[in-house]
Amino acid sequence: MTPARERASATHDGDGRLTIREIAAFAGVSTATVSRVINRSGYVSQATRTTVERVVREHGYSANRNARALSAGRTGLVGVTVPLIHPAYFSVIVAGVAEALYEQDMRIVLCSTLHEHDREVSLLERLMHGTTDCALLVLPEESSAELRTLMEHGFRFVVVDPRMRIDERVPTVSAAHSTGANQATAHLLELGHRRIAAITGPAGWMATEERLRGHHAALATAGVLPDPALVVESNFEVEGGRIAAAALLDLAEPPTAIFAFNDQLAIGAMQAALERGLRVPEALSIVGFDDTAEAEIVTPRLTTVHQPLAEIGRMGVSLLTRQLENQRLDAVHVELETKLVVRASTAPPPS
Amino acid sequence: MTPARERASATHDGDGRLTIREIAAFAGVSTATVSRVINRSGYVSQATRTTVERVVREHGYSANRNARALSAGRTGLVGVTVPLIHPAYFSVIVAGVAEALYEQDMRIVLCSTLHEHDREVSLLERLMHGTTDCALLVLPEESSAELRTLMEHGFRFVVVDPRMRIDERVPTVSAAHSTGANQATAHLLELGHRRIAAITGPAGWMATEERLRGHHAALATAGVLPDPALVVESNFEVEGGRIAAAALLDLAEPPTAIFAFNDQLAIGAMQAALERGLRVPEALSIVGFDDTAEAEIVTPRLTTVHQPLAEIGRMGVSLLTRQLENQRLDAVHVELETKLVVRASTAPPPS
DNA sequence: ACAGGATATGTAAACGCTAACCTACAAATA
DNA sequence: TATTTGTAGGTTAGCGTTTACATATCCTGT
Repeated sequence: MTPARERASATHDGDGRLTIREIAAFAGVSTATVSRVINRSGYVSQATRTTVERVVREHGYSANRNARALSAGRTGLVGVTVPLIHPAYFSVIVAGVAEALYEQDMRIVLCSTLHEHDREVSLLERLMHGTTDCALLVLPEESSAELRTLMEHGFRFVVVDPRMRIDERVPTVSAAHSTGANQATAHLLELGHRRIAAITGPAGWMATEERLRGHHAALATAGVLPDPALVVESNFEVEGGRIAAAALLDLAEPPTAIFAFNDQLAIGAMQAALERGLRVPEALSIVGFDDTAEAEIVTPRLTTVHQPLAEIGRMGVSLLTRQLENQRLDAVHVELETKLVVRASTAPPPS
Repeated sequence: MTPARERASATHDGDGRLTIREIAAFAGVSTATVSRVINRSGYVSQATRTTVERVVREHGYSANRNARALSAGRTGLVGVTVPLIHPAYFSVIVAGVAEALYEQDMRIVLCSTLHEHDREVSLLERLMHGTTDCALLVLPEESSAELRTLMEHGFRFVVVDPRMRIDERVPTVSAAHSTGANQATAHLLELGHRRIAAITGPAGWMATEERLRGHHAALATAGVLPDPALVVESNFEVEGGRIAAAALLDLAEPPTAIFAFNDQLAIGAMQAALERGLRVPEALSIVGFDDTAEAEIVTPRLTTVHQPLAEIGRMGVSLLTRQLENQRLDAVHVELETKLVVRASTAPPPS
């Protein structure tokens, strides 16, 4: 695929890569001019530019990223940390990020933290130490104080889906948790449900608190008194959802609907219902959150709140590049719209 | 334009990063010695090593990767290309790769090719041009000839799950497609099925051909004549599976079991059965392949052939590092074992 | 006719590190 | 004793770019 690259001239190359000097020689200009052409900086006459561009194209030259990084202090690499890679939630965000970065001709250096705080911190240290220009932290483990320290060191980064409430000055992207939750609960209320349980994520997480807020707001609007027994904390995993739902269904006065704070939990809840011979949605309505691919393939198909995950990733990149351009970007906090997707797991309560 | 680079005095800084020279000064040795210590190369006395290591630790120093890359010609970065990031199949492999690379203190530069051949080629060109030391290609788009060209240019890479049969000299990792398929079909035969359909992937793909081979071998062993009408080609996607299964079920003499060549197809087949009011597994048995997370959450839970995807990723890294160490590694072709996981989507045929 | 800005290009000094090459010495060997 | 060998550690030349600075030319307005 590489264009024919036989070297007629004296310059031999061990590895087969042309340098800017060779390109300059071929084009009959200095290396500075070549650099100016490929970086579109400074003054270059149209004629020279054309010549150089032709030579570059003919030889399939592209600058050595490391040399550029060393010299100019930018690498074209963006560090991305995620707790885990394979859950659909994260992989879709990463896909969005990768897509957006590709368009900017940047590359993504991916690291999974496995939810380990120390690992994330050391990772970030290293990433920022020359490997990458900036970073995108998905659901970061760091405390607000740690992030502030990083900022003060001049590290540029954006947080996607902050776990906790963090320093105002850190740009963030997240979904409209509260509104989304409100939509979900409102949907159940509209169907006529009054005993609506919630299976939440870990306490203290923004996603949990905000969704809870939306949930309660919807109940309040409908004049339904919230029952503390109907709110169970869990861990955003299938098994957690199963256990939480089991507990809820064994209540003396069980709920007729469950709002699970993500799809995994919702799927767990469906399993719990199945185990008890309760049909969904006839005997129990279930709503999830996220709208990952799983929501489409379970039976019945899951009603859930759609988060534009890929778009969230792309938006993160957008904030990042804006931050790199305008040295001082006022901290931006973007909240992306969610949308209720009604499928087959919700129905009016049994009469 | 330039990063803050006002290094007035030898001490603290704007940009925060210490150089090897400063560390050398602190430790009272030359930069070469520091380099020898951190790279564990050449002779260094125990005393000196200890001192340097202490200084390094105290200042949290780590070498600028770009400078190292430029000077030593290695980057510690590995390019990884996948067709898409978010399908569970790929993201699990990537997770395995990331994990293994992390242990080697290398980083992963992730690129999705979106199944576009040109994109993959140009990507690879660039990656190999200094950004990364080597690459791991998952289900690559390239032809055998293109890969050979890359090899001849001295690029080091490993192919994970080759799409087509490729040059012998390229190291590859894949699952034991044929054996796995054999297990799946044998399982159905044991249950008593005789009309067993197969929904395959695209013709020409190794995964398709090999699985087909295993499938036919199992049929032959059981003395069942293969019926060409029962083999339908598809595309490894849910919708493709639905359509293919629909066609099969509308046959005059429909199958009593379907072996879908991946879980997505199997899920599509389950949907087709559901649409026709056929109960799985009572009226129709379905077996998948891959054992991605989806297999666990559909109803009924899917019997499928487990591929050790994360392990496949890790093995890819292992081959890669071995290749980097021994300059000339004989082409290795690793085939990882698959395992039939029997769940709830298979049963004896209706009598 | 000329100062001075706009344009165009070259020269060479970093960037931070590695590794080839050197020096120096002590222990082992002839 | 003379010579080799193994250790220890310093010096310094790149690695391939970018970019500050220097230089040269061409306009334009006075």
